[in-house]
Amino acid sequence: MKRPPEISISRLAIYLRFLEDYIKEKGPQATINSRELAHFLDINHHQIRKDLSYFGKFGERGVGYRPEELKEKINNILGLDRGWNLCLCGMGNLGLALLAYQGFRLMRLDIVAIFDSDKKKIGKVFQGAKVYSPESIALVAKRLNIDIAIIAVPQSAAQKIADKLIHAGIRAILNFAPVKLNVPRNVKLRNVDLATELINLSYFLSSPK
Amino acid sequence: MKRPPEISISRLAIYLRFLEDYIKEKGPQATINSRELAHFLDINHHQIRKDLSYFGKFGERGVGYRPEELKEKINNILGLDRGWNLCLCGMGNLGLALLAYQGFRLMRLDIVAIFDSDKKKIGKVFQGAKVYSPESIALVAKRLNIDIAIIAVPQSAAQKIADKLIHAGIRAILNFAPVKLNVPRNVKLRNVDLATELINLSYFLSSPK
DNA sequence: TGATGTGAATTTTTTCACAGCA
DNA sequence: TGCTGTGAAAAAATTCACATCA
Repeated sequence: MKRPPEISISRLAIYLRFLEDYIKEKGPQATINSRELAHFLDINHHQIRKDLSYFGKFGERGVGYRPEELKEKINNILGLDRGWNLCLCGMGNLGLALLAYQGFRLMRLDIVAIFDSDKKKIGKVFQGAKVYSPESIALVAKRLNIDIAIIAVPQSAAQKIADKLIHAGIRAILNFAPVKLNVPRNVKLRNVDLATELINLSYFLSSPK
Repeated sequence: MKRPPEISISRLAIYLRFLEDYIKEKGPQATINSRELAHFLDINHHQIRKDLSYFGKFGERGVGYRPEELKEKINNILGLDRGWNLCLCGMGNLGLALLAYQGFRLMRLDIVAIFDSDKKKIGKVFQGAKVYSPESIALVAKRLNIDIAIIAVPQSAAQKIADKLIHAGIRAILNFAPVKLNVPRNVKLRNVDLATELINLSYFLSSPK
């Protein structure tokens, strides 16, 4: 069994979300097969089975998958059965949007601390998370067992914050700042780049069909 | 010359951003070659040349690229030399964050209208964009020549808004709602899924190294 | 029979190697 | 000589075809 490509992981997350909705609608008894799942998600059905096959056997031949069981299995594969502690760096509008998004809580992704350099915000509590000065990242990260950091600060501050996070021992970072961050090999960095997404659309609209 | 893969377009956007910073720092005279560019961006240098080669010849053998010229060319390829009119659907915190992000303006991506069903917001103006009722999408989209729509509404409202946008003739959509939208083939849809990104990190942290 | 799971085939993307030009 | 641009090779991802099993 080969190592799954990273994009398979993203698709597992998609399957998981679908299964949750599906169970809510149809109950946990109904079975679902890869063709139906593929149809709903507009994905090739071979791909779904291939993605799952990297991790084991979850279906029943001639029948399909039991959604509740498959959901649990994917949850486990993705590491969502245990919870993770997150910190949010930068509490502007984007930070507020992330804090407000309840979907994270459901997956046991808890924002437990906020770092912001604005003195007026430090000490306040938003959605159950207290705001600390960026200087205290190392201290707070250790005390609160922070696993994952979200960078939502302006571009000019992003690398400095990243360095602090890495120094504090955080090994997974989601970066929203539009800049290429330098991180060591053992730190996992994912970037969400809103401008790049829009530029893709711009290209689509202007390129000849 | 073959069709470029979609991911090349995303990388062009990255090159563009880097060139802008580079020109600011070094001035438009200094040349840059693919190896340096690759080094800064942590990308293979063959890939950079290959990405560019899909669109033509932009460098000088033995020398490299003139950043100002390359920037203009990429701008043109990506369709950013003409501007685009955007609308924002849903004005919560995420919407506010998008409105506040000045990077879009620099690329001539202008949010010219906002659609929100909250009656208290309708009629108000944020960052130069007026808030309209979702019912008036068709009308406003035509009047303001809207090219691209951003969906930042709750999951439950996303498909309905998408249908309205498509009906209004909009052919490019950036979707932030955590749901798979159904759109016709001729509409370009890109999704930004924050939960999926975090789940990738969760997988990384929990998978054996 | 019907749907999974998977090795093989195909397609796509990345990387390489070098011809070609300043 | 030095670096681009590109066909070819290699690697990776997707799709296919089918053996397998309930």
